Amino acid sequence: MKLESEHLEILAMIVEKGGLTEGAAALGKSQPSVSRTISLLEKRVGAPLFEPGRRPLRPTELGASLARLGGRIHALNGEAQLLVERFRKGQAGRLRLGGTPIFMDGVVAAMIAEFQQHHSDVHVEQSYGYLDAMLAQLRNGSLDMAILPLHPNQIPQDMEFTSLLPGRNVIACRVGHPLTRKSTITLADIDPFPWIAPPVDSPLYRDLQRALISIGSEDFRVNFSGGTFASIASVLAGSDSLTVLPYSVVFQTRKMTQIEALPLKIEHPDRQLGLLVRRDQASAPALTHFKAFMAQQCRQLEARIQHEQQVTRRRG
Amino acid sequence: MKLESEHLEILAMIVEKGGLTEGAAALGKSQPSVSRTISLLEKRVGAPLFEPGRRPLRPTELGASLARLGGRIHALNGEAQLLVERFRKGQAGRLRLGGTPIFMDGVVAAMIAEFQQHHSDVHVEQSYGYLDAMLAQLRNGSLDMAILPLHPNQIPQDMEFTSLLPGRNVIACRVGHPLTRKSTITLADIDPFPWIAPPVDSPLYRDLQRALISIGSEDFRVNFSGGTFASIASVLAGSDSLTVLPYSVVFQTRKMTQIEALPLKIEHPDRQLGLLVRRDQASAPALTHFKAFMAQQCRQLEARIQHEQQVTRRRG
DNA sequence: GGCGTTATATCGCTTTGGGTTATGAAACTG
DNA sequence: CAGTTTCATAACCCAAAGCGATATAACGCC
Repeated sequence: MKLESEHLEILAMIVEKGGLTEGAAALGKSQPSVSRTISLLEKRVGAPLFEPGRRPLRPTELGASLARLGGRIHALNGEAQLLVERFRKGQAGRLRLGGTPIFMDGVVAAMIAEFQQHHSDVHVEQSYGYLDAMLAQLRNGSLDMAILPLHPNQIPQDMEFTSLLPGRNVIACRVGHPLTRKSTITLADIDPFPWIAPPVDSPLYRDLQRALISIGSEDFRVNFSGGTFASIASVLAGSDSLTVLPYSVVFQTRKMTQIEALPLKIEHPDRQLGLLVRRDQASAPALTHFKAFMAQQCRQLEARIQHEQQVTRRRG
Repeated sequence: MKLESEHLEILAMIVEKGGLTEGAAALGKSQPSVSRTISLLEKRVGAPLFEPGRRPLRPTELGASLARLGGRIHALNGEAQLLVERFRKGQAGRLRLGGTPIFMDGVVAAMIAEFQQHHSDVHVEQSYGYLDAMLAQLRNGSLDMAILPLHPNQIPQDMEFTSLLPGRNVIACRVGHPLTRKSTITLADIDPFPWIAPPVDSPLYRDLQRALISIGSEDFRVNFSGGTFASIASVLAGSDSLTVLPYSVVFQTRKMTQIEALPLKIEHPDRQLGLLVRRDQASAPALTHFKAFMAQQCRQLEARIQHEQQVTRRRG
């Protein structure tokens, strides 16, 4: 005969509170209800759980043992409820994020840290990739959200895209780079400097190609490639190399890295950096919160960028 | 909204088995039943527990977490059932035994050891006492069974008495005691030897008095008293002292202690050594088993005693 | 891409368990 | 010994869970 965990929990509460009436009150039930539950449980167990005919209700040895187990069950149940609560509030869960490497490292990671200040039990699993791979992962459920630059008409039907920042790229160099002292930069100025190339399969790499073509350079010398953002930033800061980076990355990390953007207009891709989520699970609470949080963070970032530019313009 | 532990257990089983159908089979329920249980649970949780539209049913992150908790609940429930099973078979529980010191130490303890070979999870709590104290403890529920010598008309209404052995006492001495070489023993023979007295409030002490009066000795010299059986046996074995002991004790411990009984008939009290149990909890399984076990052990002991006496008689 | 297989969801119906209030019985308290 | 408290029982009702039958959706296979 199967015992019900519910009954054991009720037993535990009664033993803990020391009486049917108090136990029932603690459980939010009426006294007859728990009384009957106990007698049913006793019938199933086949032995009395409380000493018969005693006023301060005292559990039998078996009753006490079962109550201990019931208490542990109750605790686990409570844990489950807590988990659900936290999950509903988006404070717990797992967030599997994938994104283009540079933007993840340069902008998103810092925001994740900030997010986890308020959602400490959200476990973030970060991975890197580009559009096709991440679409596949989003569809087969091994990824919850992709963070990447996307053109509006690239958004698939089954996905929801939240744009965060304009995908504006700039040519970046170390602070104090010779070119930064020039007020106008020509192709001839740029030509002597070697380039740091992002991974060849990345959008940034194509952006680099297009940018250089747009300013007239067909050929460019690459002296470093394949590194992640940390390596790129180090090489950039320690040499006179140039590279193409999203302006947001340059701006966000300008305190930590010794990198600035050249005041050179390059063709910027018509894309938005944003969040891609499968439409049918857009409602997962932690995801929703993270989306809202990222949107807000990026609005702030954008505002700071705007502000900075105005200041710079006024000064310059 | 309260989650039911039952539901979490079902969820756990489904996740473990990898599907509704198999889970239902493992739970001994129909598939529609568990399907509906899950959908109800999802409604209460407010979030999907399984990825929608996937053939090898795959739990959500939340679903998996809740399933883990459900599994632990299920394990505890199983423990509870096992406990009940063992309790019903009398293999688990607590047995609070009280008894007269000499008989508990000399006879019962060895039998408890034997009993626990087959009922390893029965926890025996032994205490010592005499009739009045033990009656009170039996009545207030702090003792499950008393083991003591009792006259048939001393049995209270609310108690059940199972007699084990006749309460025959003998005068005991060390093996090889001078008196054992005599074929007939007179009062004068006994007189020189000192006595070991049991506790003054014990039945045995009164038995000793009566025994000595019955053979004509009004006065006796006590050189040791107040000890438990182990001390008495040591002193007895290491001196020419005499004492009164239940024959069963002398017989049962004759291999371990160097004690034998004098072939001297003394007035034996009209009592039976037996088990006293409160009538209304005579059905506790471990108690029932212990009662039956003790009865059987004592029958065997009695038979061995009978056999020995016949052999002795034939030889003598 | 259509089709069969298999697994899941839904429906209607019945039974059980648990919820309630009202009330009776038992045991502690003064 | 009466009053108070606490537990057990009765009568009733509804929610949940059981079942079989059946619709629907995914997957794999040709």
